[in-house]
Amino acid sequence: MPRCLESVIRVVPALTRRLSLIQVEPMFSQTVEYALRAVVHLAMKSPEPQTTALIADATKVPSAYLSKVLQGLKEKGIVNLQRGIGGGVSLAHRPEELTILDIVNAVDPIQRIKHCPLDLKSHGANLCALHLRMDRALMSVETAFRSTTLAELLQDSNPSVPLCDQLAAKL
Amino acid sequence: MPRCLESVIRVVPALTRRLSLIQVEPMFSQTVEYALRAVVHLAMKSPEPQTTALIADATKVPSAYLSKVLQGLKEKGIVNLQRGIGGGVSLAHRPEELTILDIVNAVDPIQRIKHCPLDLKSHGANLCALHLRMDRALMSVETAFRSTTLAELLQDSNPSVPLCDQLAAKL
DNA sequence: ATAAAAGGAGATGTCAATGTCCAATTTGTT
DNA sequence: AACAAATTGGACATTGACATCTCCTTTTAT
Repeated sequence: MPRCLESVIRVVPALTRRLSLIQVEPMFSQTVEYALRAVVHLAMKSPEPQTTALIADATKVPSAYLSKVLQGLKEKGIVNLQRGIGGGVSLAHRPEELTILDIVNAVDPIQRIKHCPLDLKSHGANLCALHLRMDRALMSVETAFRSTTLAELLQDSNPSVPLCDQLAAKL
Repeated sequence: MPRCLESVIRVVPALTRRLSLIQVEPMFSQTVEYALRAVVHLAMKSPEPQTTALIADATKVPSAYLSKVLQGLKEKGIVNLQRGIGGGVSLAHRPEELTILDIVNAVDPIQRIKHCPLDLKSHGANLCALHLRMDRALMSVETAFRSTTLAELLQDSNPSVPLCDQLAAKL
């Protein structure tokens, strides 16, 4: 390649890439979102097993990636995976026994702050004022998620929508 | 290459790379953590300006990266940056006027869930039961962070540690 | 004026999360 | 035993957050 072109080529990505200092990522990961959608869908269909393809279609999750997420849920004992004809995914517990927190912690555990992120000897088990507040926020999320079971999600007589529904009509 | 060796070679990277399905990332980004440390430190020293190097040293944040974070905080009007000899970083408001939420939203805004992530027409402004719970969790974090100002963090007569202290002795 | 002391801006590197694809394996049915 | 359905799991690609480095610009004390 001619030397004179190298700098040109190098500068191109800089023009296309928009570098923003503030971030726009959601607080919960995509993986958590996907896992919750899949499990809620399974709860709706419970106890009938569903194939990965069916769940992917119903919840609009990329099926190949959903497969990975489901493997993780299986390792944590949330779902059962059955190979072969007539197989598929099913809940390993009754919807009344699974909370949102169970699902979240299975794929992306909430990391409570147990000690100062700076590694200071000055406080052993004590959190400083800042990190104490941050940990309280984490605790409130934990509490909120622990307080709702899958069964309650389905019974919830919200505006009218069970999951992000309309799939009930589809299947 | 002999055919019999191909599978051997392909399997090697799988042994070295440990692929984990569950994630270990904290709920709050590093950038948020860094921004909060820096601002709390500034509040402790308020209203004296501090150089980026001093803050980096005191809060154990990589100085080059801290510089970026501080630029972001400046754009949001949280801090003032003063060039030249005797310059440095200072709070743009009094510690009583800044909440933890102000800092968090400046660098990594909390994204409340306003509509269904699946894009369903069946519910316009309505959140389904699942996403309503998730949004409530986000709301609880917002509330927790909005309830504490920087000044309150400093006054907090915790175990005894203002920030992750010990720096008071150092300067 | 000028030199020193700061921050500003952008390229670059690295790693993990996300997402896709394909071959291997398991299992029920015929 | 053979076949087909379905999961399993590894390889690979892409993206963005995190982090560093280097050169540039601004400010101000002297």
